[in-house]
Amino acid sequence: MGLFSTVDRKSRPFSRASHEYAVGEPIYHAGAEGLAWRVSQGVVRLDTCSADGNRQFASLAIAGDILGCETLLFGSYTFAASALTRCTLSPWPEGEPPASGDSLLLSFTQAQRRAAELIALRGGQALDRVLGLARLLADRAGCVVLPSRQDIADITDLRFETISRIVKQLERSGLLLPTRIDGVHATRSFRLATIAAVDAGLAH
Amino acid sequence: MGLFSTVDRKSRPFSRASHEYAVGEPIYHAGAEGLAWRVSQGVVRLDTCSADGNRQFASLAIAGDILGCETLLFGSYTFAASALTRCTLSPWPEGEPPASGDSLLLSFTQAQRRAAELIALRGGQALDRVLGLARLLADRAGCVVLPSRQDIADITDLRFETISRIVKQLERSGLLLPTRIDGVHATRSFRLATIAAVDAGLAH
DNA sequence: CGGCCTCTTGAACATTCTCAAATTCGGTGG
DNA sequence: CCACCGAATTTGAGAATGTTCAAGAGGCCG
Repeated sequence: MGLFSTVDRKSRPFSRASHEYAVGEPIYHAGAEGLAWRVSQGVVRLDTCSADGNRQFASLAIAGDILGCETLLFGSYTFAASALTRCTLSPWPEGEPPASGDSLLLSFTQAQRRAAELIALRGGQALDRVLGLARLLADRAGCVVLPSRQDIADITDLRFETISRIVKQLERSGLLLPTRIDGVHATRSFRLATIAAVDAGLAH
Repeated sequence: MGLFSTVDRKSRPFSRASHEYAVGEPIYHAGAEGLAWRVSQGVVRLDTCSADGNRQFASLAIAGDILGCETLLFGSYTFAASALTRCTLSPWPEGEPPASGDSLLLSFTQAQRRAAELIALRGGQALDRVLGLARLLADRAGCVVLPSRQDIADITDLRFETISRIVKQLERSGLLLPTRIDGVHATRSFRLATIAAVDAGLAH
């Protein structure tokens, strides 16, 4: 599923420098040892790994979210992490021991809100789920690099064929404008139109 | 939707004693001020409240989980909380300021796992979702007090009619054994049979 | 250019939803 | 104790949404 760079990854999770991961690249496995991280850019997918090796989507971490902080308590990761888009992680907590528990508390409340958003992405009509995910991943300008159709399907609990149909439908309706972004797959980079812009387009 | 006791609830959230809530009773509203709590017994439902007053299921807190800890940072609750079953809450953190951030970190990782479980409850076949929720809520002996059909529907993103059909189907297949528990609705208290027990019953 | 993977599209099918109507449950008041 | 009421639950039949299986198109890399 993933692209592997030729760099030796094994030494990576123990360095204090920030790291970059390519699309689809595994970041760590469940049960492995390593640091906790903060997502600086991009989107990370977390999976629960059952005994028989099956992976099931568990959570999403986007810029600002904390990743794998359970290692600070248990010494190993609970979930498996992989890069849904190109992303960079930096070790957490930053610098010396945090002045207070407030930093942790802030991350906690942030994670709670993120979890509620993910719950919402698995409810309602298929179109709303995909649109919801696109909005969640869009930057302030509305630019989005979507994960693969299969990854979107795993997140929203739909099939990749359904995702494909709906992304195309959003394109045709003008809500998703195909926008070539740097070296990203043409089928995955978009700009989100505002509802107002779409209505104006239809009125024309 | 809820049953209200005659006790004045307004003074409650500011007392340091633990509190009990009846089925369906509101615990706090989004934006209100109050303490953080730990769930001692029962199940609490959290909802996001949109501007137009619509409530949408956001999360679940069961025995051991922390509730409303965002008040420690922001001074008010992010979500609305209500009791899905009879439940008791005790103020958190317990006693004096915690010795270390480890207590908070533990709650954090626990919340992460809970969130992953909730995500799983919104994927796959309807029957598996309902069964998954029943297993999540069951005690060690397999005794479960289910929330209302409508609440189960909100949690699993199904319709209450579907939930009703599936609970009946689980009853008929012998996976859910109607078991009268104290004063609980007869349609909501069950004992979960093990797969082995069900197979033995069918073989008979 | 060829191979491989992802994405797209179609048609039949399955599951779940919707709407409507009974029925049961629990509590209330006589 | 019994009749009654409102809320929750059950059940049915048809409709809608999403799935499945299959085939083809497109893009990326060596």
